[in-house]
Amino acid sequence: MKLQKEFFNRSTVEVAQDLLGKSLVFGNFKGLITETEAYRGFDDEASHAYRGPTTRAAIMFGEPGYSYVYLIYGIHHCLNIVTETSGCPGAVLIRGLQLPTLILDGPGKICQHLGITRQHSGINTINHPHFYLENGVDSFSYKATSRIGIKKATDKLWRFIITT
DNA sequence: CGCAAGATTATT
DNA sequence: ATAATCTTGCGA
Repeated sequence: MKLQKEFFNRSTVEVAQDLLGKSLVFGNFKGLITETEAYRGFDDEASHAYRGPTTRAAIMFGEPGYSYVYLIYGIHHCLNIVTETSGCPGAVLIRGLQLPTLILDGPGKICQHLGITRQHSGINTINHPHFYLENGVDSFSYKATSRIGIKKATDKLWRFIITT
């Protein structure tokens, strides 16, 4: 069951929590999402969208269910899924993925193994045949912590991890 | 047009 | 704890 637009068209923090245990399909790869982080605009200083719809963050202001891939430190790619309705910035960073054969911890590793680059940014995952999200496990436990690698808004517990 | 900083990872 | 490395954002 593929996740529809209504799933992403909600509060970013809620979507981040609900994405845990869901399945990410990208080409021949398919894995469970084990770790996410929520990034909103406006009130979140750590978000790319905080300063408004700049060139890089414009996708976060667009339609929910779209992919948002950016390059960080000139080395690593990070995969996000846009949330909230058009005009309201928000995205969920996919930090951890559980494949049948291995565990990918860290957004950079995920994009490296799946072959995700900025070419895959701005894709509508709701309509795309080989790049989308679907339901996974129904029940599991998880915890919330502060986000990693940022120096602003570290008081917000918007990082969610499956504890199994 | 030039400069400073960053949603990370691998290495010491 | 720190370097690597290049794109983005902001100032001149």
